[in-house]
Amino acid sequence: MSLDAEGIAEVLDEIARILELNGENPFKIRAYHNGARFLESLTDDLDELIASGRLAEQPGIGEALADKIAALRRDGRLDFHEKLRASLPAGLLDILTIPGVGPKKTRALWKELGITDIPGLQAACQEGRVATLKGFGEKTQARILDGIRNREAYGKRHLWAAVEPLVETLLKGLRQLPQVRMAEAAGSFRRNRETVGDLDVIVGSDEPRPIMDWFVARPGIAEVTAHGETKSSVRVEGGLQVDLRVVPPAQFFFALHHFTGSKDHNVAMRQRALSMGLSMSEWGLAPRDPGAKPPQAASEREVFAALGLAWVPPELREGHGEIDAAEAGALPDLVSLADLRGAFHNHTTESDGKSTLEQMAAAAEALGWEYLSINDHSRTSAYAGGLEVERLLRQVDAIKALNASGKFKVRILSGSEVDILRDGSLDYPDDILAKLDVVVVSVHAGFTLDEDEQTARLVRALEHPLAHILGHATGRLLLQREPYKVNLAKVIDAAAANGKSIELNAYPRRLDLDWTHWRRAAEKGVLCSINPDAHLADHLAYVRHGVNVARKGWLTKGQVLNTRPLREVLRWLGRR
DNA sequence: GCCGTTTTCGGCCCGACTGTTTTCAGTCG
Repeated sequence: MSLDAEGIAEVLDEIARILELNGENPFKIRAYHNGARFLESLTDDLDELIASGRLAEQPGIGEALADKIAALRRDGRLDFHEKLRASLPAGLLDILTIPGVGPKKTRALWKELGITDIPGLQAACQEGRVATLKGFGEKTQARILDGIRNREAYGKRHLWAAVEPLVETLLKGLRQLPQVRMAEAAGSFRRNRETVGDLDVIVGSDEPRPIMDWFVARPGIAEVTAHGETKSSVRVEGGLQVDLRVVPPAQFFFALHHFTGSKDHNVAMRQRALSMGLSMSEWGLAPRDPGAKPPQAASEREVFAALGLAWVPPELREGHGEIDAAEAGALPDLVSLADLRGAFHNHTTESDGKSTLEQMAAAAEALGWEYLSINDHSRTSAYAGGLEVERLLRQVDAIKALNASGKFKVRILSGSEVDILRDGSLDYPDDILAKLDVVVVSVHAGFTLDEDEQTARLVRALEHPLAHILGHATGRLLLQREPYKVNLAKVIDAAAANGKSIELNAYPRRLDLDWTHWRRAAEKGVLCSINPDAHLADHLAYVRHGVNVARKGWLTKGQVLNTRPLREVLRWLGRR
């Protein structure tokens, strides 16, 4: 079985971890990690890159990695990888995931004590054997035990949307403290990643102590893991780790930039700084020439300006070419929430929604929208109250009547979220689909088809002349369910060729398609629809999360269908 | 393993913290 780009990236990461345990050259290890990051953010078709021989020309990919990637794509396995794997007990890689235990310590545990997995490590700690090892001690042993105990609860990431309320409360509280000059969230949260590992908060102040004391005494804190002058860390109930860093105001914007990351972005920035005779760190820019004056920054814009760059929005800082674009003045003018004039793909009490048609209409009107499309489930999704033809037609009439009543200014569009059946056909006959304003087509079953079958299924649905928008294209549920196997490059090509839109499902647990695919899709001419997939009137506001992801995918207003006024949308839908 | 206004070898981003140490290695972000 062949592997997709993400699967190959996982193998490269694992190779890197094994090389680490073997004490290999750290730069070689980084090359494998870089290769994995390249594959994860790949926007071109991998098969095309391999076939055309252009893979080895990609940044960070040389002949050796190109060969290995091609082999993994073709065979789904790699001799080199399997031999490496066989050289170590499998459990050692798990030990590596314990905080505070890296490759050197793991290797020492293995070679000195014969420990090869986590249960063995736990037992050795409890017997006090680990503390006797050179380089280890009582505290390390206790920390390892804690790490093992907390692995399940603390190891996992958190949905961006679940972290946001905490961020707001925390920043509000911090900004009210008299010692605080500035305070911002940084890290993956600020970069609008769909999930957040831990939360970084940066404060500018000359008086850190009272701020730290306030911070570690917040309600809802399960554990204080560090309490220092410049950094404190807590574990809040629910498992999220929050790190607070306090820096002098003059360093604030350098620190904010540094801790916003990403790592790849920072590496590229430091390389650029070096080429300009400057050394960059979280503390600022230090000239190589000791006589020169270090650049100052009274805003993050000035940090970039010091390196001859336009300000890069945080969500673009993933090392995906944003620095070249900033230098060339070619950064995109990103879509914003205020640009949206309506949304498609929303449910009501007719299927599995919890709000009525009128409640949905009222909520859309309160948001100032011009239109709202109702797309309840189709008949095959019986588990979700999918509508038989008769009930669907009654809903179409009810929507017509509501529009005619003049009760709301917002125009309600009638539609359906039509199941794409296993063979790629749609769940209603064409004469019924033709009566709808908006046909969203989605997969709700048959997740286990192989990649070729699943791809053909989606492509066939996109070729249907009455389909408008492909819903949640990969079916993933963040932190819960993996996407199904599908060749997205081909799906995107099919959408482009047939003039269809692909949805950016804004439901916080979906955010599907993923941000990494939108640049490619938009370049191919595919319009994005930022849809809430609302099952409750309040869920319409989820479009905010969709906008965050669209921005992260470099999308501009012009590339998003529901920024267009009603008249243009109706024309695009083919409804006069 | 990658890469080249220091080009085919010899570099490769930066700093803080922790615990174990007597000056620093390992880990992390």
